[in-house]
Amino acid sequence: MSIINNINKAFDHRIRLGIMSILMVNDYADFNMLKELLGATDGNIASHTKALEKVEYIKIEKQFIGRKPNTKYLATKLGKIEFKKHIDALEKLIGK
Amino acid sequence: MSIINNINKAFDHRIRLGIMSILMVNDYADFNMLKELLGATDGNIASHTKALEKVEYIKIEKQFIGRKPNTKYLATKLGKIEFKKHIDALEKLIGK
DNA sequence: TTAAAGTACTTTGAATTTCAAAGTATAATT
DNA sequence: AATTATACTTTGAAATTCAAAGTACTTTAA
Repeated sequence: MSIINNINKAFDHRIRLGIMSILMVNDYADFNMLKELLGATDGNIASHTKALEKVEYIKIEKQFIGRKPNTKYLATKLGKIEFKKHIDALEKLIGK
Repeated sequence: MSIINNINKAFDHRIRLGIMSILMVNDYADFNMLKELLGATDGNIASHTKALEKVEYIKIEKQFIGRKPNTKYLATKLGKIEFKKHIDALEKLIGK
């Protein structure tokens, strides 16, 4: 068992780390909130959220606000558990 | 300025994060030490150390131990500074 | 003494991932 | 009615990641 065993590769990328951090402290965030908070491009937000969706760490809820489409991103129970594990592993790795 | 602005992409990957963590607390580590501590393949250690060398966060020292080649990996001053910045940014991001 | 196996890496290139530009569909503005 | 804006999604080229294979010895065994 190596020292990086509990570092989750789903969170290896800073944008995905950012998305999860946001969704840990906010019940949800929409596309533009993620985009603005992370300073990422549209395509980037789309692909990194999709990657987190694929492993079921986040889920989406699509609705209309007025006449406009709006997508809410929320962390799943699994996502929150795995993210916490990741943070613990990070702290163990770097933090003495 | 986004919330992931000070997250350094050189440390996005868990193996590179591991290498740096090891080199922050040990004056140096050799190839096999990195390989064993990280549970990575030879090719992986080679390419991730090379990536960190390229940005001058680590440097290598090659010598012979007896008749065998041996490579020491050491964090540079720059590498230590940048890694500390990264950790601080991580803590700000995830830490409440 | 020479053949086979081991050591310490490095190289390779296929597979996967990342990226932002372009595309889609509809809404708002002029 | 035509242009611009909004909220994403799709695309595929570029960059990165991966482990298998290669290199250059050294050690062990026959």
